[in-house]
Amino acid sequence: MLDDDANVTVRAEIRCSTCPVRHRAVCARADADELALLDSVKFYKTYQAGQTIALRGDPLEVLSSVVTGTATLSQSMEDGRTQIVGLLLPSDFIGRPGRDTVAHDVTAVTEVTLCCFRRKPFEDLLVNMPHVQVRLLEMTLDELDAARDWMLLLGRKTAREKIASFLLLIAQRTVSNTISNSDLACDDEVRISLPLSRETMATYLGLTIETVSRQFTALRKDGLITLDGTRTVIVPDVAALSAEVGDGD
Amino acid sequence: MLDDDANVTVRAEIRCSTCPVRHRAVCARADADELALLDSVKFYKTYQAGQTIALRGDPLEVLSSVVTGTATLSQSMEDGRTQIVGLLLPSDFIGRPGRDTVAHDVTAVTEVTLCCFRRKPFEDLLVNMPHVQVRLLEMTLDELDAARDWMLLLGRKTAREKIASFLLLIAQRTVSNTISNSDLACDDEVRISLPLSRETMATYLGLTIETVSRQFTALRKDGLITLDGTRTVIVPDVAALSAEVGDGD
DNA sequence: AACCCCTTTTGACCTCGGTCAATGCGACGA
DNA sequence: TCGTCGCATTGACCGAGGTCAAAAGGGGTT
Repeated sequence: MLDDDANVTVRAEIRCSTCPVRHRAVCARADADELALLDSVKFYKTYQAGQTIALRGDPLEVLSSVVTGTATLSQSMEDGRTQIVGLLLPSDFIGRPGRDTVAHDVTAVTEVTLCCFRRKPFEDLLVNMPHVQVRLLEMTLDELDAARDWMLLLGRKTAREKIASFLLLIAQRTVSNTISNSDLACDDEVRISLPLSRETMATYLGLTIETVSRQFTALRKDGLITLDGTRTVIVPDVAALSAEVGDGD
Repeated sequence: MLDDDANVTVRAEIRCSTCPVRHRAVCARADADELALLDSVKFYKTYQAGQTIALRGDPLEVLSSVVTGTATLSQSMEDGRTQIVGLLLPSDFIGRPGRDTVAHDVTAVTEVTLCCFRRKPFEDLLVNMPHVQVRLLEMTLDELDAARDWMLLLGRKTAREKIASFLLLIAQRTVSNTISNSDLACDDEVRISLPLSRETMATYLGLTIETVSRQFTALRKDGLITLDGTRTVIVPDVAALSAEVGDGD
């Protein structure tokens, strides 16, 4: 895991105390001692948009947290059909203690900075970091719930419902990453800047790029969204868009 | 969680030492002390086919392992569209320590016997059962991988590929539940007895019952499977069926 | 054996989203 | 200012799988 390409930047200068994901990542509940342990062994890596971070089956040598940027977890078939099975946004964890190979392909979709730990040392430290251990289980359970919610989307939702769900998901995650008191309840318009291209969205939603594009157009014509360029979506009425999702999640 | 219906049987007579899932469930790696703790607080419940075991949003009071039978985890939309997001076969764990509500609907599809623990006492005991704790994380990670594999199936596979994948999944899980040295490599024919109706399969695969039925017919006409009644599938050539799956999982 | 109930299968038809191809639209370098 | 390159949009067409409806199996029970 984590290629040592020439164009992968390795840095180590950031202090945990000023880390943007300090209170949401795997270290969220770490106490001073635990944080000191982590701080002493961590190092940073930065990947450019489009770079492969790890491939399914690779030896899993490094675990990490996303600090900035967006990456994807994906699964492919022999003939090239691909499904994104997880979006990795800031604070998400990559890799699993106790596994020795990478389970899914990991790709940077924007520039991504990771806070990394070598797996073996991290696993050894883990027994002395109960708060990290608990947080890891909690995050894994959250991921499992998210994966299962996505299964409903992939198996049963229409293209329009998929797009609406996706926009609200990104809106929700963006809000909770900026304001700590999160709730997408504001009545006025919401600006969403999409971290994904149409193509990547399609791969995430189990659609084709053309269908994604057509649904964006349809939502725009129906007045549910406005586009500012191709990567910024303005939602004038969140409740109206939510009504397109089909469920109460 | 776990209704106290009149027709839910509660029993407590089985010893862990003779339990059919002793070496695969959450207790798989429990030592003698840990097992004694579990043994002293556990109790059994049996549900009839079709009964609801728990509903999304219910207070989560009981955690359990499936001992015998098959249950489903499912997620529904307002208009009734439903997706099964997890199959619960013997040894699978239901519920999560640290959560206080049920995340998905749980339904018995055959008669199901559960080995149950009240949540609070179980959580308290958990700190004294490191092997159980580790096993729980491991099982959760396995579930997450399985969920993500299923996302590829739901998002990208054709109906035929879905059916083939499902048959092989059941075959694999059946084998690993009977023989410990599991590998579906036997050249001769394999008999699969399906725990699910066509309808339930459809709900699991993101299809309709008609499509499931048609694909069974198609696979039969192509000589890839033989049916013995409606619930038993004979696979004369596992490799040939595997070729229909579309990937190397 | 006749009836009922429920699941499964089959048929006819339609629609949503995929496919293939052309066109549009910035951003960037010459 | 003009190409060009990559992404996005739009159009025309098609087909896998959904929908609706009817027929065909099984078990049970009387």
